[in-house]
Amino acid sequence: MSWERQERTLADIRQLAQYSPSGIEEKWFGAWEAAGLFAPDETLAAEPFVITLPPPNVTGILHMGHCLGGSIQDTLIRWARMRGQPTLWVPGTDHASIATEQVVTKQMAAEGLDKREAGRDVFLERAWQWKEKSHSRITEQIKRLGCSLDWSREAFTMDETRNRAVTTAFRRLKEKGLIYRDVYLVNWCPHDLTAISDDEVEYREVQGSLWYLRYPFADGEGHVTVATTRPETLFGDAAVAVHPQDPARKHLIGRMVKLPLTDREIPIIGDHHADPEKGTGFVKITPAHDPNYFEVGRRHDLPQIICMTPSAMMNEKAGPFAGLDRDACRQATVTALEEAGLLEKVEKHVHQVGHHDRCGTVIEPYLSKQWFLKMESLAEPAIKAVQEGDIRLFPDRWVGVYNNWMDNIRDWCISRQLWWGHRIPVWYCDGCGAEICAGDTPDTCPECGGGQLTQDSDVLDTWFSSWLWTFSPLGWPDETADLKKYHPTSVLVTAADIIFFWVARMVMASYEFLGEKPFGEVLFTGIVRDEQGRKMSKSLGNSPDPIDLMDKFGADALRCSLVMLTPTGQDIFFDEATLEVGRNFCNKIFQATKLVLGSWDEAGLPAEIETGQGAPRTLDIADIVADGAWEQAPAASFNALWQGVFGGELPMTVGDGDLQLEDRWILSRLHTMIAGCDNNMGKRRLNDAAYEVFNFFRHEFCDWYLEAIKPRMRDSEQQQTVLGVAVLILGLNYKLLHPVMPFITEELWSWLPPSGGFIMNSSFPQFSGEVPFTADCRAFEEIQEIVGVIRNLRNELGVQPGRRGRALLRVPTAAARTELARGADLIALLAKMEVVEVVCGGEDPAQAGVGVAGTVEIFLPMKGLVDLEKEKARLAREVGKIEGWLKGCRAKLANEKFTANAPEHVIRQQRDLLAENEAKAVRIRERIAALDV
RNA sequence: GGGCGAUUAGCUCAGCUGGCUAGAGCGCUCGCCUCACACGCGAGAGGUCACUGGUUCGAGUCCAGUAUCGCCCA
Repeated sequence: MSWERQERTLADIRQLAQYSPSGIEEKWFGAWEAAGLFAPDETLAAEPFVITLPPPNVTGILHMGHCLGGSIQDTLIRWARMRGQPTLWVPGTDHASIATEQVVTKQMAAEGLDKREAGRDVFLERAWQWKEKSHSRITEQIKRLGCSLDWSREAFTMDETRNRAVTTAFRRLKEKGLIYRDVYLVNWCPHDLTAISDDEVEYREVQGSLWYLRYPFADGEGHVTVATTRPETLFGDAAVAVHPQDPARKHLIGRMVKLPLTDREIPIIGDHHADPEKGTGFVKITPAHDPNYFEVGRRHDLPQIICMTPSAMMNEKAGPFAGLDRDACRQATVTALEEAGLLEKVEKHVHQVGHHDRCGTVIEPYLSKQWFLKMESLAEPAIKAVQEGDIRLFPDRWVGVYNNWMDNIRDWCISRQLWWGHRIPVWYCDGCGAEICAGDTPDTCPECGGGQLTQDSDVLDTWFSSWLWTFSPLGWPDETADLKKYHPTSVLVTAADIIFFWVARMVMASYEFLGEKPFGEVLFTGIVRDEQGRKMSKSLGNSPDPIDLMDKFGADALRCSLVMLTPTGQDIFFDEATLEVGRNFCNKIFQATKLVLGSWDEAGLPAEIETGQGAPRTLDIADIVADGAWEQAPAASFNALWQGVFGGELPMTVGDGDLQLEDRWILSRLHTMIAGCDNNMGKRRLNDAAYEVFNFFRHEFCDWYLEAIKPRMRDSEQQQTVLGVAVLILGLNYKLLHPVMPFITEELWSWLPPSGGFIMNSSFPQFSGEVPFTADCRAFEEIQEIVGVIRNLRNELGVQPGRRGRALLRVPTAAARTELARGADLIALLAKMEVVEVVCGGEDPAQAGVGVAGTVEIFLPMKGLVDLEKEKARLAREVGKIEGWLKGCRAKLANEKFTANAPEHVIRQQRDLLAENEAKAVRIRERIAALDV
């Protein structure tokens, strides 16, 4: 570790004007790594908490989506680690077949090399080189975010173990008869010359045309008219269909028509696919070029006429148009038909057209031989797991989407006509044609003994390796110790757009190969969009570089803003300005620390305190301080909590009477906040959990508590107690914030005199007991309200900030006077008054600004400064507002049905509010009357 | 065509099991460089919770429908 604590003193912190993350983040990441904190602590008995990182494309770069997912996963992982669980987060990357192949092909083209001419071996060599080169870039970027991944277990979808996993999975499924090879109509990308899965097809609305074509009868006069969006596929037509019950047209079934521009004749058939209401009621049937017509063709045993080449050029079936590409052929066909008088009309037509989501090419449904995986039996346990709650989805609305897909599952086309990927482990015997599925290249054909074997040239869909991703990174198919200990994993965090590609298939794979679930829960994050709501993408160039953002704002700020501002599972509109929230919060935490530790130093308290064995790994405050103990023995409770948090002895003496109202209030609020934070973490509402701490720290601890204790921090009698409380609260807040903001909390933790060891593997505060000091809480809230009224009065009346003056508080009883008198100095301090006097009864001061807080009447005597008329108007407005509310409240309470049906506490609350506001209204009216005199 | 989601302050969004006199951040207005912080502090303005019905003592919250936007599936 490069950093040594002795090199600095507490006074140094006061030299720093602002928090600056540069240097600090690298320092701590290195220190954690050197201390081996990323690996699971196998000495812990608790249940392991495991995540496998959704593997980013090894040749890609970090984008905002990775940052969001990474921040959420690391938050969960660090939270679990601090709760004392052995924690494993396995990193890895994905080979991304098509994306990488496209990039490498382009790179080669730039050098004048053609992929096919160079050949498979040369291409693969280039691809591996490129993979090696870009691998470190993406992994370095992930580290920069502070993710606590165990890099010693890093996996790659195409490394030796993962390769074996894929081959094993394929062979097992093949042996079970679930993998088959068939000629089928697949989504074909004429640009990349490969089949792609349904999920990779992106439907876009396209302005096209509907052409009405005349097909003359073969045996006489007349014609039928078919409407089509793709006239060029005419050369693949095998029939014309009408609906078998179509009264106007069914009599034509069985007749033949002449296919224009060719010498072929095709039959009119009856099939329910033809809709009498749509188009002309006649449909041309192209079994080899459309999935629907493929089905029709199968039903009627029609020939499958392929009229295009794999790159979507017309072939010899197109006669004179052979050699044209499909678009040129469309124009040529239409022109030729028009000339022949066979084009009836053309209509504008908007329709959905499938495009390849990677390259944007229009998909050509294409008849080819592919490998398929039967999915129906795999889906069964996957459906059950989610239905029975073994796997929970957050937010749970995705359950419906998941079930819908599973219920209508279709076989998965797993072959791709690419080179970069896992080559299908099937060989064909050149001698006897036998098909051999094997783990390694077989020497001879088991059927005929022949030695000439050729491997299938296709590779597997990338998802065929990533669907094994919860267990393949743990060493499957070997029965490793990791696999036994860490599978099933705990959580999967991913964006919902790959629920079918990946999540659903992972569930199926895990049940199929391991007989158990892959993870206990799935947390769907939103998708990061730009200010205009567009998905961030490389082609749009609308994605900021996260590294630039981290340079500018710090990794903590990025993480904090993303986690805090991301509603669970909702898409987020990313705007750089939101990162300022995180950066500003970092600085706020730093500034508060600077104030407290600066005072600690001035008070002459020790800069370092022995922590002994260090703090325990769990920190449930309810176990440390029993319910009611705070009130009975505040000093002992405080000591116990200090030891629970820091592990060492309290370096000062705090007596039972030393905790003042504001101390008791902040401790009370602290308990409430800790309970809320941990509760929200458990519910996977990370944003709410982060907000709890954020609000507490900023608005209660900084705005009220630190302001309230400033004089006591300089008072030699009291400074030790308040600094003890402040440091304790800082320490607890760092712990609570550590999962979200690991670097700054580790840094500031190291500054705290009593902290030993890393915060990263310390304990996470939990609290489930009875919140202490609730009565003090109410008393302090009363003070807050009075301070608020005075501040408001000062502002409304335009009192100069420097002008302190006197405030008079009038209460109804002597008891209340005694009670409030104790808070007078605090009120004076916080409301910036010279003196605050509490009286019971007496005359209204002449010429004063007046206000009311509960039963307390507040006067700011301001000779000559108050405009009586304006003041009266202001009070009248205020009383008007209250009256309006009172009316509604009285009506509610007068309603017998309300009092009969509403729960007791609601009625009581309404009654209390009514009494309170009635009294307030009375007092304000009295003040108005007093001003009239 | 089927399904899902969204619609709350100028903007981005919270609001979980109905009890709310509807919140936050940013932006805006006013006042402050108050010995931690201008990446700050204090005070404000700003909303018929998309619309129409219904259930209920009570609806931003539940139900039905309508509209607009977005996503997914076919």
